[in-house]
Amino acid sequence: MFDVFAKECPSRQVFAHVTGRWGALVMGRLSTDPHRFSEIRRSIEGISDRMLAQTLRDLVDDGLVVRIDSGTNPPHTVYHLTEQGAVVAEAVRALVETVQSTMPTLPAH
Amino acid sequence: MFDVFAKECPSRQVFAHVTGRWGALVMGRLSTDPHRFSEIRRSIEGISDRMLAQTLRDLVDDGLVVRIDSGTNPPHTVYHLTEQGAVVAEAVRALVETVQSTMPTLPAH
DNA sequence: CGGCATCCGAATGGATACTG
DNA sequence: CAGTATCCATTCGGATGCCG
Repeated sequence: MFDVFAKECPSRQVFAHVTGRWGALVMGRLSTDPHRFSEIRRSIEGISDRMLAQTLRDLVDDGLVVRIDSGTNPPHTVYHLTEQGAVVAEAVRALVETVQSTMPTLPAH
Repeated sequence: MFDVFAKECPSRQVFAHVTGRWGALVMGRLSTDPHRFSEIRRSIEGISDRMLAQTLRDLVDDGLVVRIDSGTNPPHTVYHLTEQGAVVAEAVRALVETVQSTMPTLPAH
């Protein structure tokens, strides 16, 4: 079956996108609600246009996120999770909360 | 409180290590059992000595992993999770399984 | 507003050789 | 065995400018 520890397994790429530097944060953000490009950009401190666009494209290609472009001018594009994306995002959100709640007991940085 | 979406929050660094390209796989591997350096290296296809050493050092510094060096020759070093690391690793393991079980319903790559 | 194209420095990361 | 050191290629990713 699928094994993220295997180099050529397709799940490895999806896992890499989901756990990537920005992927996890984007999934975590979308886990609660659909959001516009600029909303996501503002809510994730430090991400650039370029990286957000690239990250979203990867997730759309993976089938975890849907891009809805109204086609109007000015543009109005909304991103939301697919059914499968919602399941994955829920696991990401759990990880986010676990890390955050574990922080107080970790040695200071 | 701690917020992984905030740029300067310490939790952001820990989250980055845990969700990094190799960090997530290392945590996932250690989630079941303690392992030696070479065992981890073999079990994660594609990782190099250099990246494994660096990844483990980050996780040790974060307080999620403990390094036990027997000091003998030949060396015998075992890595295992701290109490907090076990909690985080469990969330990582859940994410790994979620991604793997979701794969069959995703568009092919 | 939501991108894409280009440039370019910084960081990532593999290969190899070496050590206790 | 468990790393470290060095070198080098690839990728990351910010800045800027442009477009509909």
